[in-house]
Amino acid sequence: MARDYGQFCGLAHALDVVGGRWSLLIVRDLLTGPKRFKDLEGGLPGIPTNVLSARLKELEESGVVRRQLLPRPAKGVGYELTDYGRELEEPLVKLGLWGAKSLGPAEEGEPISVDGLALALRGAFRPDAASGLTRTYELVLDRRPLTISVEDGRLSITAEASAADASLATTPALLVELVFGPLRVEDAIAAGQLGVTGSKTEARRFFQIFRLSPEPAGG
Amino acid sequence: MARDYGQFCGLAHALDVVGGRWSLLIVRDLLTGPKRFKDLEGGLPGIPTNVLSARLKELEESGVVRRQLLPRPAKGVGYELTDYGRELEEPLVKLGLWGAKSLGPAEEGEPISVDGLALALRGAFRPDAASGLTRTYELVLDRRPLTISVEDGRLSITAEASAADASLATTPALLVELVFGPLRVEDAIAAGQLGVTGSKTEARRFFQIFRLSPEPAGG
DNA sequence: CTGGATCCCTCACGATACTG
DNA sequence: CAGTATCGTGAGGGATCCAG
Repeated sequence: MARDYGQFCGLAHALDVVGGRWSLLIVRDLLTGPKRFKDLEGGLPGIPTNVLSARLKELEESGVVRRQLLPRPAKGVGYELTDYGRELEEPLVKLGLWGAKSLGPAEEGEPISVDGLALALRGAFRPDAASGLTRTYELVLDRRPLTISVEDGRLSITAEASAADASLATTPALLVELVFGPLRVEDAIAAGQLGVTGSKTEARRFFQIFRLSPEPAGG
Repeated sequence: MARDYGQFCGLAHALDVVGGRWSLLIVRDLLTGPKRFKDLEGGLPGIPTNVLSARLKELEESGVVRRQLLPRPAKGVGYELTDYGRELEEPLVKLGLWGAKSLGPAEEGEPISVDGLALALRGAFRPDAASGLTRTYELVLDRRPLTISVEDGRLSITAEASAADASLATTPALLVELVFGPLRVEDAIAAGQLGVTGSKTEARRFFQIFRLSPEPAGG
């Protein structure tokens, strides 16, 4: 998307920067922390490598993404958001919530993005239910760990393993049902679809903190 | 943008719906009320008519835009946002604020979108400065009127003339300076760049209500 | 094996002319 | 006024190839 809109407007300029195809999904995936080229490619089924490469270059030039050599023991190249890039979190959460309202059930074989779920969790986060609370949860989705830290109403989600107050293991599809659908924690545990390490009370609390609020009006 | 991202994610689906080129700018322009094909074309310099036509059709099919015959005396076709489309306001305001942070000064000859300014005003709105206040302002930018209603912390902006508590007439460029830049109301009035009908006190209050807040952290 | 670059093909988009 | 028709271009899709 080399061609820009050529009008003086914050939104138009935002779209000049991150309006290109795949750009915002790249940012979405980087919101959970630095990633390699290959990780990004894996999280964006269908993206051509040349497009991913071009997007990363554009985003780097516009100060959204920073390219860096990974420290030991990883070794290689990593991409991470700049502070400015991280400020896209709020717009993306809002836009994701908007899109989720007209998002039907997952189709057969349609991949469920783990980073998309991380974004959705940010949208489903209820600061009031978490106020005064400090907890770290580990959420393992298809072997991919997310560390979810809640600190008195503030939230951070990163794609890494960690020692946590409770660890929940399930599939993306099940998590969708638990957070956005009618499935109850007890039933999922009983059915062996949700593995809990740590107290079941903490597991229950997790799904109180992360639950889609009812709409203020319609939806 | 017929091809969709093919992954289960609210954000990805939002981009499937409104991620096509020009789509979000069309929505932006419709946030100030129904518009005709020609009005949209005028507010989006450079958009090909076939693309505008195609986008409107897509947006209509996905329930974002509604096409309707205009009532007398206008006669013709009009486009307006559905309730679902109007829910894009918050994401767009956030995204516009993000883009505005890296938006330099307007270039020579670069058109300043009036609907973009309306979006920016929503972003610059300070509910705390407007709490308990009920006012209607008319803002005339290059002969194009905006009606800005503040009702105890709630805001609505439409592209229409109205009887207001105060009427401000200036240019888009000057408004940018007044709301986002250092230009002071008195100086603009004194220089004859800002025409005020009604009390100057109300004019001053307007620019207290609409002013870009300092960043919470960095920026 | 990671981290891309290169190639070709297609189609979405841009520009313009034209019609109901 | 409100679009449709036509046509050229270049960004994006897909596969392969290359360097460290």
